Formats: sequence, C-alpha cells, structure tokens
Amino acid sequence: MMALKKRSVSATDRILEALEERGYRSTAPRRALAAAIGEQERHFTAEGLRRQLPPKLGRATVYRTLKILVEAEVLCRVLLEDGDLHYQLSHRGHHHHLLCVHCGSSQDLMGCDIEDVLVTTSARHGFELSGHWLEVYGRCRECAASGRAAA
Amino acid sequence: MMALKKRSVSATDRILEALEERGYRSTAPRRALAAAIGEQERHFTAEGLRRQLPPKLGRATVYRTLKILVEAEVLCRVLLEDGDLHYQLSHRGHHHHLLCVHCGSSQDLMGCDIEDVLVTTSARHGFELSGHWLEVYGRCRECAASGRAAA
DNA sequence: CGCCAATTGATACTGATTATCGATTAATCG
DNA sequence: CGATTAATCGATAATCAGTATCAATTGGCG
Repeated sequence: MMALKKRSVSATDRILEALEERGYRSTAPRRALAAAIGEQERHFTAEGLRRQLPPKLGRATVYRTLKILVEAEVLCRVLLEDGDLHYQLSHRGHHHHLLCVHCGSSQDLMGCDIEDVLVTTSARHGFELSGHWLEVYGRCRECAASGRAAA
Repeated sequence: MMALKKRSVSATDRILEALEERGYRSTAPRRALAAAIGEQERHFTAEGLRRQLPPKLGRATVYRTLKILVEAEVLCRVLLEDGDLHYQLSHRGHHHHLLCVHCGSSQDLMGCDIEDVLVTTSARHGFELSGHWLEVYGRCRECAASGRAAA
C-alpha cells in the first residue's frame, strides 16, 4: 500500500463522483468547491471555506453545495464544543467523532459499542430508538502527551 | 397549568430559589420569566418563550436569564434533530435526553453506562476524554405504541 | 427615604444561513 | 456543431438567533 496520505481516490474525486451519481451537473463552481474541500486538513466552516475560494463564487453556492454533500453522506456535520457547526469528510455510514479541543483534529469512531448500550438503555425506558447525535471532546494522543510534558 | 404532576416545589420556585442562592436580585422580569418557564410542558426555545411574555420584556433579558439558569443547572440545553437549540428544566448533574421525535416529550437518562463505554472506547484511541454531547432521538413508549396501532 | 450597583430594555449590531430572481451555462438533441 | 432548456449561479436582500451598548430604572441596603 501507499503512504497514508496518498489515496487511490482523492477526496475531491469522491465528492465529484457523489455529485454525478446523484445527477447533479458538473460545474466550475462545484469543481472549485470540491477541490477546496479536498484540501482541508481539518473540519471547516462554510464561511471559512468560502474565504478560501474566489470571491466571485457566491455564498449561496457554497451553502447549497455543502447541503447536497451532507445529504450524499460525503460530508458530515460536526458540532464543536462552543456550538460552532463545522463540516468534514465523512466515512459512509454511522460514526462519531473524537474531537481534540486542543489541536482541532478529529478521529472517527466506528463500530464501537455505544450503539448497543444506547439501544438497551433506551429499551429499558420503553423508548424506540431512531437516531442519536454524539460528539466527544477531549485531547488526542499527541496533545495529551505534550500537555503532560508542558504542564 | 401543571396538572400532570404535583410537585412539592414548583419549577417556578426552583428557578427563583436558584437565582437567589446565587445572589441574583429578584426582579419583576425574572419572576415573569420563571413563571413562564414553569408553565412549559416541553422543551422550548428562547424566542418561543419570549413570545409568551409581554413584549415589554426585552430580548436581552430573556437570553441573559436563560444563560444564568443554564449555568445554575436549573435548565439544560437540548439539541433537536433539526439542529434547533431548545431549553428544558433539568435535573442537576450530568444526564442525557431521550427525545421523542413524535410528541416532543423528553425523558432524562441518568446513571447509565454510556459514560463508561465512552471512556474505554476513547482510551483505546489514546484519547483523553474531557466532555461529550449526546442526544437520543426516537419514540417514547406512548408514541411507539400508538404508532404500531395506527400503522 | 435615599444611595448605588445590578438590572433592564430599546436599539443596533453581528455572523450564519436562506430566499429571490435575472443572468449564465451544462447537458441534450437535431 | 448550434439551439434549447432546465439546472445552476451569484449579487443582493432578507431572516434569524444571539450579543453588545448604554442610558434609564430599580431592588436591596442602611
């Protein structure tokens, strides 16, 4: 396999494919958006993304495209601890995020036991689970280590 | 108004007490707010609450008071599935909500095993947990039952 | 009472997101 | 290829939740 950062299919391409699959037209603004999103190292905001794009590209286009991409499950929304709504590339399927409040990185959390616990706990209350939202905040391995060293 | 459950201490009183405990003055706007909150049957929004109060009562006062009450742990914030931020009376201490997407009711979930699972799962990723946000959506016992009957 | 800091509320502002709508353009078809 | 047409765009205005300002008011104190 290649180095971690190399991807057989770039994020940009995944985005463009998702749009095509769903019958959306391939337009210059969307390609620009896709490229910009592909360059993001971290979760980002709609406005932050817009600032990295030519001013010509309208605000409405950014928001419209982001909404489409969330629906297509290419992006997911991330709620930061301060209430800010960010976006980031998503694995397909349900997952959660471990958000580092220090460096802003995020790890995905998949196939964990949280869903099971939720189901049983809800059932005890006669509650029929249909969905949930979970964000986990803390420090990633690196930041936790440097924090201990520094402190 | 509060027909469903008798309470030894009304919600309104709990709110006023919380304010007093913390050294806040007892003012007419705050008493009006407390009374209005006490009447809420479900989680509510800041603006919704304001609409139920005399227009004279300024927007800033509503938001200021809500913020105080959240800090005092008398109220807690609830994130709805559509992203709307609501408030509701809170039990003290950390807990989560089972939000019925059908009737809008909510049950508190306390002392469950979710925290433990989060800690161990995070630890497996070298992640130092500092906090989390969890909302659970589904149907409460009553709505689930009627849903099955209707369907 | 009468003081004074806490509080209020009218107003303006912010920042994010949505709505509008005429102009532009991608995809299709002859 | 063009012409057609619906999708898309983007400038602009509107909306919406929440915050900041600040002069006027008021609760709690002696």
